[in-house]
Amino acid sequence: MSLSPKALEAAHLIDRLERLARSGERVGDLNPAQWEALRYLARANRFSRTPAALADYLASTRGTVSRTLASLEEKGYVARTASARDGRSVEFALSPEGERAVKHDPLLALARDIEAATGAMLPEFLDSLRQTLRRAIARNRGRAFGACYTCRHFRANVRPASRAPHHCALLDEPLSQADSQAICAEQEPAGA
Amino acid sequence: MSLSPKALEAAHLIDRLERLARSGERVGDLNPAQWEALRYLARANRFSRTPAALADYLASTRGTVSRTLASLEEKGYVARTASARDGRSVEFALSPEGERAVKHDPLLALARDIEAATGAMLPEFLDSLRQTLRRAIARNRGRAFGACYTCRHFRANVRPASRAPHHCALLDEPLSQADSQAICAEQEPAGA
DNA sequence: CTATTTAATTGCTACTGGCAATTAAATCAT
DNA sequence: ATGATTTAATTGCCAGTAGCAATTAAATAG
Repeated sequence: MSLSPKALEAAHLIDRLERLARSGERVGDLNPAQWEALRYLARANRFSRTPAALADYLASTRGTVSRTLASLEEKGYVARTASARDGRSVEFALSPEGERAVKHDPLLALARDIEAATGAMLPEFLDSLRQTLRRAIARNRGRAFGACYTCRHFRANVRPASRAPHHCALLDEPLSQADSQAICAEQEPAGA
Repeated sequence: MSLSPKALEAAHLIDRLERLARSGERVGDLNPAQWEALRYLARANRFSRTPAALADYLASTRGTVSRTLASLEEKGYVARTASARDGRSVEFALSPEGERAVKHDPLLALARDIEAATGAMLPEFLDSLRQTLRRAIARNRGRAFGACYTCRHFRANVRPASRAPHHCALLDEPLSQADSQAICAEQEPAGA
């Protein structure tokens, strides 16, 4: 065993930072769960904006997520469309109002604190967080939800000079530059 | 403005790490809020184990915290005593069962992930978190809840060779070595 | 082409968290 | 001193949430 006290303190600090951020999330008409869903939809590619993927991402249940999304839809932050690929599935996208809301995400305040506090250490700090999350996800047998272009199914520049130059070998779908930067429910780290 | 994308990603990762940790907190018969309260009581000194201090720490309300503590009490994890210093106030302490529970705190899994992921970078990682939290707290006008010995009211070794060698200049109370390591609701960073 | 799996939703229920009102004790002001 | 104000804690009330199980519908497997 022998756990370092510093590691334990770091865990406590993360817990507390998140709680502070959360307390700032009651400002608008969205609750923390709704903010997290909105954030996810803003960053996820078009294959990943489904209730099932969101439930995985949030380590929650589909029933709960279904209600969270219904609430966001009712408030006008997201719009629902039936999936073209799968008749059982629905896809969500941010409405203009949703786009506007994420620009005022309370989490931005935490990001600014991080930037100011870490200064030149930011890259190392970020890397430590990434490595930690990787382990935490592996421990929970969860999915990574990493950026598309870091995936082992990503094929770069298969169609140069096209609007969608990249390609996903798993879904067999063309990918735009924006797609490749978004997070994906199917992402599996390259070289793993 | 111009917020670094890395800072934003770091904020997202913290959010996600905490959520993963939280999902592990449904194992026993305690919910996340109850875990946080138990954790706090395990680390707070005897001046700080009150509902009001806990409400400040959690950035929550006294009504909510009152119920959380009642629930912990009912389940046998904490014991309540009337305050000797203030007739309106009550103090909580972990029961033996509570002590046993914190030894299996789900947050320990996150701490182990942090330790394994950061390796030699742990001190720098911890420092970045501390600095970030300091700013986040200042922004929220909250209290620091730092370790007693880092406080400007802390007087070290006023009574050497005593069981309580240190002293708090604010509360005018003797402090044991264990007291000085605990977190305190009144803590104000030295040299601030 | 039937059986199974998967996606999503919804009824139900227990619980949570916030607000406001209440009680009681401490502190403040004259 | 004593009346007014502040502070600590609790509780009734209520809206909202999360989890579970059941249901519907579509996709996939045998």
